[in-house]
Amino acid sequence: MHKDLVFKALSDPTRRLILDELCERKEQTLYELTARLIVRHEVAISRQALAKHIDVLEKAGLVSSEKRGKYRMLVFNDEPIRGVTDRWLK
Amino acid sequence: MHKDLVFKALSDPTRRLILDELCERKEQTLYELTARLIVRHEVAISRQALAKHIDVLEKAGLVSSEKRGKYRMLVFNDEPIRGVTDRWLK
DNA sequence: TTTACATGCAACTCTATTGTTGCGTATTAT
DNA sequence: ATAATACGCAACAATAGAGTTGCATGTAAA
Repeated sequence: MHKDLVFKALSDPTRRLILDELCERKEQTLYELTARLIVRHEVAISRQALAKHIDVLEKAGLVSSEKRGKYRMLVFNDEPIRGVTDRWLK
Repeated sequence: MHKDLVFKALSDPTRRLILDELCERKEQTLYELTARLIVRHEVAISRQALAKHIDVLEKAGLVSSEKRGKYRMLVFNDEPIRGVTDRWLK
C-alpha cells in the first residue's frame, strides 16, 4: 500500500531476484526459494537473510505468505508495482 | 543505464520529491530546487545534502546537469524509469 | 577590485540495512 | 518416541546511506 515500502523493497538486488523467481513460479516455500536462488542465480545467502528479505517484500505487499504445516508458502503479487512510476511519465 | 542505480535512486523519499519537482519544472538550478523543496514540500535539508541526492540521480541517468556560469542547471530525464517494472508484469 | 553568490569538496556523525551465528519451536517422517 | 525438517527469533558485526559542518573555488555584481 505504502509506496515508500514498495520502493524500499525494490531497492535491493537480492529482493529483485526473489521477485523474478516468484514471478516465474508463483508459489514456493521459503526453503525451495532459498535453494533456487543459490543454485540458479548463484546467490550466496543464508535462509535467515532470505527470510528477512521476504518480510520486507511482505510489508510492501509484493509477497503474501501462508503457513501450510511446516512450510511457508510464498505468493507473488504484482499489484503494488503497477503504475508506481506513472507520476514521472506523461 | 544500470537498473541497479535507478532502483537505488528511487528508494529515497527526498529523491522522489526532487523528481516530482523537476518533472513539473523541467529546468532548475540547484539553488532554486533547494528553495522549492524547503518552501513547497517542507523538506528540511541543506544544499549539500541535496547536491548528494542530485549526484545519485545523475549517476542513475534520471537527471542531467549543465554548468551555466555560476549556476548548475538540472534537467529531468524519464528514460531510465520507462518500463523498469515490466519484468514483473505480464 | 572587492563583495556577494552559487556551487564543489572533504571529514565527520548517526542511523539504517544487510548479513551472520546460535538457539528454539512446531511439524513431519521413521 | 525419536530424529529430521522447515522455519522463527534475537543478538551481534560490518557496511552503506543520509545528513551535517567547515572551507575552498569560480562567477557575477557593486
